[in-house]
Amino acid sequence: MGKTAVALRLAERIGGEIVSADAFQVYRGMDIATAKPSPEELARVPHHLIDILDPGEEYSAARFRELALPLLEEIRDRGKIPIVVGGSGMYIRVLVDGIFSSPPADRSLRQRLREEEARLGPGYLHGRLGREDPVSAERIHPRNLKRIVRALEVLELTGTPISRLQREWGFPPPVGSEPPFRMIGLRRERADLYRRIDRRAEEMFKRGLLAETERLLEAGWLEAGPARLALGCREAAGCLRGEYEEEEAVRRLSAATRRFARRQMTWWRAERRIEWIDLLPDSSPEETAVRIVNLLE
RNA sequence: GGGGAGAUACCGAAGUGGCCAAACGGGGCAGACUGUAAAUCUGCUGGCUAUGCCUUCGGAGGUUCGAAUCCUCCUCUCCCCA
Repeated sequence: MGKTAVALRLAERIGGEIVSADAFQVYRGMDIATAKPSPEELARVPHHLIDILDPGEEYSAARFRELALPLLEEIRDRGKIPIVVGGSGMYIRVLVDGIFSSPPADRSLRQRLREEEARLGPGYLHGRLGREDPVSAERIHPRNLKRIVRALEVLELTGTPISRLQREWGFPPPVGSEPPFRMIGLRRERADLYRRIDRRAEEMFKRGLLAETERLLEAGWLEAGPARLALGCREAAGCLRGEYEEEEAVRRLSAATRRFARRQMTWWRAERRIEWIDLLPDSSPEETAVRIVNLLE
């Protein structure tokens, strides 16, 4: 979409600092795969929550909120305007609307639950959830193991059904009060967007995605860590393992990125608080930034 | 020139007389989303005046109550021999 460049111009114009709401730009050593701002860009305006973790460390929407909230305050105290930039719908939503407090992921518990499912047959865990937290079971599709496991995990760890915790938090929050923020969305025509995605996938490999991934691989970050899930890393890793050629990896990356972009659009379409800016193929980051400034006035 | 294999929906690929508008995968479209979210999951995907009808399985004929499936010819692709 071109968020990075636009955010940079916007920050320069209104005296802002950029807070990345990205689940993967937090990791060091994943520059190409996550399309991080370049060193020059990073130097032009203060950026936050980029390169703060090693690719094996846990990060999550809730953790993002914990880190971002105080940052936003600091930036305001400095007389600057925080500009939160990201594609992750859930991260933004959790930042803006909050999240019920609950224990973080418990790997071994999750693994145990998954083993039970494997042993006792598909549908077992959902059935159990149906008995212990019917409200959640109703909401979570029987095949969505990941979310079933999380619901059971919270239940075991807290003794309270996740659905109750969620309700008590009251998410989304009551309407009425004017939110202390504006939500701006950038939008492009599908064909334009897909062209850019295709080009970007190619670019990533040209810039050395394979070498970058190789380093992650050697450091052991791709075994089980979060980095393994990053677009670009996945495809590059498959290529390094010899599963397919680079050309195929580019194709896969494009397709995966298009799918990802669509999921994002689905998410944001439902977000009523967004003010949309439609971009043309030749819209420059400068003029887009100006349009946002005008919108904000 | 001779021999063999094949042509299926957007792509790949099953199907080899009725249960086939055609499995499955990819792609595409739409949706869900409360601590891995660049994740995970769901639905749809020939057309229509739609509990039915119409057009589709390289093309044209034919056999049959009935064909993507059998026969004939044609076109194209691939492989082997010359």
